[in-house]
Amino acid sequence: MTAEAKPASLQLTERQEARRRRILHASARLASRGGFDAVQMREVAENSGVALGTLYRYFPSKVHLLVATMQDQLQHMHEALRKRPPTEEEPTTRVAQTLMRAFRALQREPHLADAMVRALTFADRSVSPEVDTVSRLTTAIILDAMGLDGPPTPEQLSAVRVIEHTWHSALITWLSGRASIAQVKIDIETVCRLIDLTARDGAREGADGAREGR
Amino acid sequence: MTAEAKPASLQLTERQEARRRRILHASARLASRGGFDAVQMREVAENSGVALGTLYRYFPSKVHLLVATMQDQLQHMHEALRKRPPTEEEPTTRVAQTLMRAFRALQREPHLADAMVRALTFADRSVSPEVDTVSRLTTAIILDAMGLDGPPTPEQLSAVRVIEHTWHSALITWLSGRASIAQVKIDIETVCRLIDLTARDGAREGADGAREGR
DNA sequence: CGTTTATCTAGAACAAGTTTCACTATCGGA
DNA sequence: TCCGATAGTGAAACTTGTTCTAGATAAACG
Repeated sequence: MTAEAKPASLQLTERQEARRRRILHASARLASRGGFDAVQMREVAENSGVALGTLYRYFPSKVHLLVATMQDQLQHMHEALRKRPPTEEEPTTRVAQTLMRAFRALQREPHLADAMVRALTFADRSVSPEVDTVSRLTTAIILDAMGLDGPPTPEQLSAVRVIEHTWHSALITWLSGRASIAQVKIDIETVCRLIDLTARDGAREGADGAREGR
Repeated sequence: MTAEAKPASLQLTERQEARRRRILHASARLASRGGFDAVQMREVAENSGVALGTLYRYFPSKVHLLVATMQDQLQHMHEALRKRPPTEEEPTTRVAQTLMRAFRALQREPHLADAMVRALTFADRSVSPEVDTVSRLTTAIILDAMGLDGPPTPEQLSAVRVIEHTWHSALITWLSGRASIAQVKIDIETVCRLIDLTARDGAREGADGAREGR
């Protein structure tokens, strides 16, 4: 894992944009078939009609490629969610509902999910910017689901971060067969209760305010 | 990633036990030096005075090896924590304190932490049993820190699961340089408040409700 | 247009995880 | 103690991610 070459100049020509699409498409297709291991760089190159060297110019490593694939998929999901926002009343349930919806979408392509999530957590520092983009996308989805009026408070951001942690990790335990779907649901619902807490705390004052010592 | 050969018969002879130790030791040493990538199977074999084939008989893949290494380290940490249990009063703070202590221990060997955690989250189904063992160990540590009287309620177990999720995921974001130590601390403290929630929900007033005061 | 430069291609080469094979050493039981 | 089964050794082979090289193409620009 060395990887540094820049992802091609910032302004892509039309042909280049098309190549990029073909690559991402091939990547997702192979991933859907057999997960992380089935995404083989030579095959991605071949399936997208591009030389191996070119593939590496666009995505400097397999992990980069799969994280980019995840960005792509998340973007789609974000749009889909925007079109049909959650129906629930309570922010807590809205978030839980949204995440479970996303989860069911992943369930439909478990191998693809496997490839993307494994890449995401396996990514080292050289992929940080890309992983960060994914993280921001996820955060945006959750914040959307919360349906806040104003900007989120720091407490709410913390809660969202923790929800995200739980989301990723729960996904992994499910993908590796160590947790059932029901279990994931419970975990999601459990962590979402943190939102209630921040809501309550945000309006705290009177009640049991003074906690947390030394 | 194929890996299946069983980890040698259940009853190890003395020499075998020694081999196993040497291997784990070499693994940890190499990991401490350069993280996941620095643990090269050929080198582990050489450094522990064992043939490559033998190494693979003991640990059917690099990930198996590193997860086993993590088991080992966790065991040590569990013992260390038993000897000096957390000093705080509140279960919530006790857990947070314990996890931050563990976290600081990992900070001392960031490369080793990197190797172990990356292996853990990268592990596929073939490593599930081993990963599960690690998970149980972690759960035990957290439950210990909570210092419960009786057996944990289902809600409490859910909270612990979520704390564990957060712990792993926060660790990853720190290891890949996307979150600061302070950030991790906040996340841990945030998720630990779930414990308050279960306590409040689980405890019907009277009995052990002498918390709030102080 | 013609030239200069960045991109792309084909394919070889390299690195590290994993497997295989032909032997040898060790161990547990008759 | 001797023997068959099991475990260990050493080295080569295989797989797949990654890098490198030389030549063909396409783009940018005067």
